[in-house]
Amino acid sequence: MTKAERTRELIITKAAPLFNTKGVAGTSMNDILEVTKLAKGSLYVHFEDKEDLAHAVVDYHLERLGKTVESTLSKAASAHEKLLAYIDLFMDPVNPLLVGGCPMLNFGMESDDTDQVIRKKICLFMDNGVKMICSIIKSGKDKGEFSTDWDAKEFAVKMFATIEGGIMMSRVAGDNKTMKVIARGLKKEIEENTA
Amino acid sequence: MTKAERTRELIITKAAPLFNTKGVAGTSMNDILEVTKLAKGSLYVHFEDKEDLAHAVVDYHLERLGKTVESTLSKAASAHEKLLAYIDLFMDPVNPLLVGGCPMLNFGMESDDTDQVIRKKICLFMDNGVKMICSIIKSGKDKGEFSTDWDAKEFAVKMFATIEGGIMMSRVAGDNKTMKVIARGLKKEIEENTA
Amino acid sequence: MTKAERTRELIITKAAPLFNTKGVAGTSMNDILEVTKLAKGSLYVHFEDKEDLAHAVVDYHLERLGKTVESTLSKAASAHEKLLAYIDLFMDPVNPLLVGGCPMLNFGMESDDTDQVIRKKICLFMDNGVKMICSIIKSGKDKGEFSTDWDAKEFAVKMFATIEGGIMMSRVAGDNKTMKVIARGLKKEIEENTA
Amino acid sequence: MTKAERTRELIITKAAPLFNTKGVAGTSMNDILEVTKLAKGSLYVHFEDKEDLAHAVVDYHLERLGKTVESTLSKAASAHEKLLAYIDLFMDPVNPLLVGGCPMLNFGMESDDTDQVIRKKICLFMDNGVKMICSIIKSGKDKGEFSTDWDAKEFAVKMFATIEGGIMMSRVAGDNKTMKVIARGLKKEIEENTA
DNA sequence: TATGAATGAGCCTTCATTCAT
DNA sequence: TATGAATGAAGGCTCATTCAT
Repeated sequence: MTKAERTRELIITKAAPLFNTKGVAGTSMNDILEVTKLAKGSLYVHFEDKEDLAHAVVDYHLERLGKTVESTLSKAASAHEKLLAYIDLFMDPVNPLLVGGCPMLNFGMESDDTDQVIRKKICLFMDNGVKMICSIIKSGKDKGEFSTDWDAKEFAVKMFATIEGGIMMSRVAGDNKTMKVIARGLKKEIEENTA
Repeated sequence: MTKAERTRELIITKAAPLFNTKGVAGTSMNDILEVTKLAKGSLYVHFEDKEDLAHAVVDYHLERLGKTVESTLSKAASAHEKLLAYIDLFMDPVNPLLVGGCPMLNFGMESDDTDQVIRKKICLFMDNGVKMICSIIKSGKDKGEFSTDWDAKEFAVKMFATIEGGIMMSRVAGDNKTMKVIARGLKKEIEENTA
Repeated sequence: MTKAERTRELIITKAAPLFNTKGVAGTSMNDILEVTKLAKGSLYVHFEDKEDLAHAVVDYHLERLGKTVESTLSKAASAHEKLLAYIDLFMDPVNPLLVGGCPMLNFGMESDDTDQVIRKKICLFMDNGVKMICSIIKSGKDKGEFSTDWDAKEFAVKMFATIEGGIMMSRVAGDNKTMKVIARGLKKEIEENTA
Repeated sequence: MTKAERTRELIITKAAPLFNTKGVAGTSMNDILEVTKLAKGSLYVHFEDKEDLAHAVVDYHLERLGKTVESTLSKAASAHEKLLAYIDLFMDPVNPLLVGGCPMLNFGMESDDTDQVIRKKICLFMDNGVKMICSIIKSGKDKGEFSTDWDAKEFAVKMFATIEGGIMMSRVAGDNKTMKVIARGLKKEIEENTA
């Protein structure tokens, strides 16, 4: 890793919580200077402009989130356990995996009408997320864990949406009550389709 | 309605789509000047500062949303129909009721870490939304429309969260496919609990 | 006194301490609105503009100061007593006769390069002040209170300047020590010239 | 001297006459931009805000004044000559040492109720000024130039105050007549105490 | 005479960005 | 690669003032 790469990485990791907490528009390049303790011009050695940095930060967040999901699921023995583990990963929106909360919600809601590049990154990531849940269910069906007439696609979409909606509601409420109700409901539905 | 009230209303209604689309941080007072065609100082005759205006705009959005829901539901004959009508109301996130999309998602996600006043406004509004769905289900049970062992609270929370998550996903995707899958799933569950 | 005259008077008396404390440039028309509890336009019914009001306020201050001096001196029996009474009048700059301190210093120092009307008002007032002290000394000489070879003009100027300088120093210091030293010195010189 | 230091110095020296002439409240950052020919943001590279710049400007004025006094007095051979030289330094308030007049009067009278930092800077400077005069007299006594029963402290305070008051009066009058009377008086008193 | 909504110039300051070093 | 001084557009807001009511 060259020095340039290390500095670039430093900027991204320090900027990430800021962008995810205050939004892209709400975060100034100065805010980032402050937390990185870098000099004024240094940011522009590594990033073309604020937009460029914002895109890198979104990538970073999604990558971290993706890796966390992946590593968690890899530890689960069965498809059934994988689904439960996935849900548990998002059970505590008040103390979220990533400072500032779910980047799909944060960047998705800020960018939908303002930054098509970010919007598409998140869109792609969510597609993959749904597909992953889908394939877990399918593999569970193959292995005889789940009833074969369970609609994998529909449940995957619903589970994804419900968790995101639950995260939003819990963060706005400032407590996890909503998330708990939702987790219970999803898990019940999983059990109903478990052979 | 005095002249001042009319101007205040004008500012709010013109500013509302801007704030809901670009966010509070992403909207400048100049942007609002432009759409209202008012002079520089005039904004401050009616609002203390940008924050004050943002709060009024959030109130306006939530009020409009609330009234739309209310008037739609009032036209539905039964509890069963009310639930379906509620879902249908949010079926088209790409062409939303309010320009910019769902204000709960937009302002909720921007404010959760930055503006406690807005956060609380939305929290309260969502609480009421869930309670309303809850009471529709309960009255449906009373009238014999729904099976009595349906968990009203759980379904209300889940339905609310799922719709919000679905709106987010559809807006980020730029199409309503996700929302359709979700609507189908929710309606199926309603049918399963219809006597 | 008509209503208009009463309102005009109200504005002047309420604005006076503000101007004398924060200066003309440092006082806004809004500040004055606040203390008078009048409506926006009302100020301009009675005064052409801020400058016009400032001039009226300066007049008011000088008039009040003049009357206070006059009434104090009128109670003194002899020329000798008058001089001492005059000095005593300015012995407590920390708690001054007029809120904000000596208007000659305040408005004089602000206006000398910026407002010729105010400058001249104060110049005239100071001239009269010096002349008054001068004529007291002269009448004291006539009555045999003071030695006839005392230079009335020189002492009057010096006394006036020293008191003003002492006021400045005491206000900046935030205590009256300097003023006490000065008063003692002036009184000693008066005694030295008392027959 | 780095470039930053040079620019900082440039700003201070160009801003100094403006602040001393029109006051802090009466001088806008734009006024300073104009005389420095710098670009909008540049001021804030070197000063936190207007207040910060104002404080630097006050320091600059007092330093210049202090150095002028010092260098003038250092050229005087005796204590007696030093006192006369000091008085002569302030004999022409209409064409003052520093553009705008005496900074102690100008900033002192503006700040006494509004800016404690400036007030204290001036208070300290005046204290030192009085002390300096005091020590000149004392050393003059030691050397046998002045009569030993002359009250050094009292005269120092009086001389300082009288000169300041005289400056104020002369500037407001727009001519130096008052100052001349005062100088004559002070010098006479010095002679009376000269052995 | 009094009101207060409206005006637009101007306030201080921050913004993202550039560039000579 | 890193620096930090410099830029000027734009930020939110206040200013003195006007005018229809």
